[in-house]
Amino acid sequence: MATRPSIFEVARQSNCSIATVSNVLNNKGRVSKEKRKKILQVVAKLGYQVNSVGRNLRIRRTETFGLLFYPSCAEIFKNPFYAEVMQGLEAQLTRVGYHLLLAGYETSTTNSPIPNFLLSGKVDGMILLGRFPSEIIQVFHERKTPLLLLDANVEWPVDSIVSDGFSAGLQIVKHLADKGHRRIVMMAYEWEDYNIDLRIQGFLSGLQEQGLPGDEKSVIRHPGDDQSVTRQGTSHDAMYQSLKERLKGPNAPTALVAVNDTLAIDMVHRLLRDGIRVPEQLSVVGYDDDEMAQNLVPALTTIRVNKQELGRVGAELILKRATQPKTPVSKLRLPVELVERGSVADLRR
Amino acid sequence: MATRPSIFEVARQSNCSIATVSNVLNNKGRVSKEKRKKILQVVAKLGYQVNSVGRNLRIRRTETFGLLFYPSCAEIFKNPFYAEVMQGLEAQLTRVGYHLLLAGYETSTTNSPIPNFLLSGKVDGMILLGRFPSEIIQVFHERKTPLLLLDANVEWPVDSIVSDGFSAGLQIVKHLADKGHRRIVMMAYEWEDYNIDLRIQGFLSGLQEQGLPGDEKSVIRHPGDDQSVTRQGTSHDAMYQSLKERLKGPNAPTALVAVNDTLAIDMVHRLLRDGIRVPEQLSVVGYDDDEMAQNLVPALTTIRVNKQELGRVGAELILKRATQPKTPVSKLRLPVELVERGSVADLRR
DNA sequence: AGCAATTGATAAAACGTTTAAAATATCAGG
DNA sequence: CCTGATATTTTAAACGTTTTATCAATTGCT
Repeated sequence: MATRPSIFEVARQSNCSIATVSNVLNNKGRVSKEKRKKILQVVAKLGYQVNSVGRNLRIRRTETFGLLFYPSCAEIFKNPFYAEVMQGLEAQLTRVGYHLLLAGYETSTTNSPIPNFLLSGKVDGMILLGRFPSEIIQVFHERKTPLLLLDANVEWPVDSIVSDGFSAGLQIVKHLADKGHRRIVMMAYEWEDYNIDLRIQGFLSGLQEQGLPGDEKSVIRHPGDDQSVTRQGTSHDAMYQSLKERLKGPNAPTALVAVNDTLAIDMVHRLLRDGIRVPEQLSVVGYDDDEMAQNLVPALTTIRVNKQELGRVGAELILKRATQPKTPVSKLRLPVELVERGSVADLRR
Repeated sequence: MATRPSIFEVARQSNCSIATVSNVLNNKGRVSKEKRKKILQVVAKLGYQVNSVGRNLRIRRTETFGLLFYPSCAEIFKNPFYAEVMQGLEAQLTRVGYHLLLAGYETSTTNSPIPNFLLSGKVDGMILLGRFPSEIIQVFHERKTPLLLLDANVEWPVDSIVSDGFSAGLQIVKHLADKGHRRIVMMAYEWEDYNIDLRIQGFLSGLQEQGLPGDEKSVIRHPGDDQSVTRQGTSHDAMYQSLKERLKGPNAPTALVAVNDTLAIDMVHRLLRDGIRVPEQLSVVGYDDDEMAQNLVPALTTIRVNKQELGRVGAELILKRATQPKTPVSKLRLPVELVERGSVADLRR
């Protein structure tokens, strides 16, 4: 474990001062052709690499963001949606020399509600991934640290980016209406969540736009266990019961819009198991375009979210915020598109 | 964004030197009762938190490890197995004040085969997660940086921890033999992978131990697309064909041991689809105890790996390596247990 | 040639800590 | 009251950079 050469060693072997070496390395100041060449030679020979810690101390930035998961690493990691988001986020950040420091909220905050690495200045800002309670978001907001809500939003002026669930609602209803559907019902979790609300609003506006009947009864919601999305527990049961109830009536819906693919796929499985044919008896539309959506039989018509792009744009948002604090707050909605597969029936024929 | 108070400010308001403040904060040296009390008061009043960057520069450690994914973040994140491992790893590290810096191999290494944050001293060591090509592992090994192979192993003296696939093989075969099975076949990917080899060796030793016939024909392997585990592509097809071929013969196996749950579950689905009853006609055993294993019908008998523990112990390994470099290399196997569910038939009745 | 402007290089300070060594204060024993 | 021992505190260096201000050398212009 030979100790790495410092900038002093480079300067010594180049017969110049460390300031000149630094200038060459950072393309600043003015340095003569010969000196520059000599220095670069020595750098190459020694395999010199700048020491980030010294650098960070001086420039008062760490070029690192904290990535915080709620409630824990495992809960977030298990969701394949976030895997892609992470990929886009990480790729874009490393492209500009930034890094990600990782933590689950529950483990990183024993004394203070704020993770230790933020308090101790190891990061330049925080990226929040997951369904954080708004009290927690507030704590960060008050601290005035660069902050990004990724795939989430909140009423206060905090940078955020979500997929455009509103536009999705319009697109879905238009698609269904075009296929002759007139009685459409949506299904969503009862949780307080910006994305859910957005998608419901889009759905209801879509109904209005297409001149279809719609009221609070058009959305099936059930208070579930307020746990991770991966746990398809009692709330799915309850929602399915409501759906079946609805299907019995004389004005049974012909199409179901699920708030995400996990829910949609589970419902399709339950329907098929009960002998209700999809899409012939009930069409189903999802949201997210998870990998499983294609493998479902019938393949799921759903809303495609460019998850990597979500991460990529998120990265740019927080970079901007961290480097130019005066930038006005951005609340972005990433455009989405409907991808048509086999789970929607055409009623016009 | 008021600038945070430094140790100087604390010292000034406590009428003492920064050395004394530092001593109090780190419980070193000898400080009088009164001074200590006064200093702690000021610290509390100012909300002072040590600046990690300054500290890290001085102590020449960052108290951070790099967590490297291969090939990319998304590929690893998508695997729920790693989600739990990560959880255990992160929890244990934060418990002792350490952190994780994150990167996908493909994105973090554009010029050099070594990620930038390691070269620039942002981390004290590297944790490798995923099926890294051994050439890459070699590069790290030669660099003599603290290194941990998590859920992987290699011939060189590098700390590593895997689940005990060998013991698993013995347990599985014993379990099957106890239930009256005598013709057992295993199925695994063709990839070069330590875990796969270990599990196969355990399986073959198990056959021997139980006095059952076994040779190279007892293991169905197929060269698949050398891609992520989540992609159940052509290799599954080929392996299933081989299996069906084997089932036709007069000496058809009565039990199948799959190298992991993903493979096991996919095979069960294919078998059921073809009208072959599980476990009546063919018993199936998996490995990993993924979440899906319980939901399968029939529920999958498999090997339970304590994934969080895998991460936890891994954390301790690399901590030890980083703080006491002379420690002899550890190659650990985490004990596993067979969990009996419904996918193995009892042939004795 | 003399003066101003430009270019090239450097010294030194600063970033926020920890820690070894030095300095000072306190105390007990003769 | 002096001496040596011990307890407490401080000084100053070091960690590896970046950057400002300064200095020296070169060039352009009259």
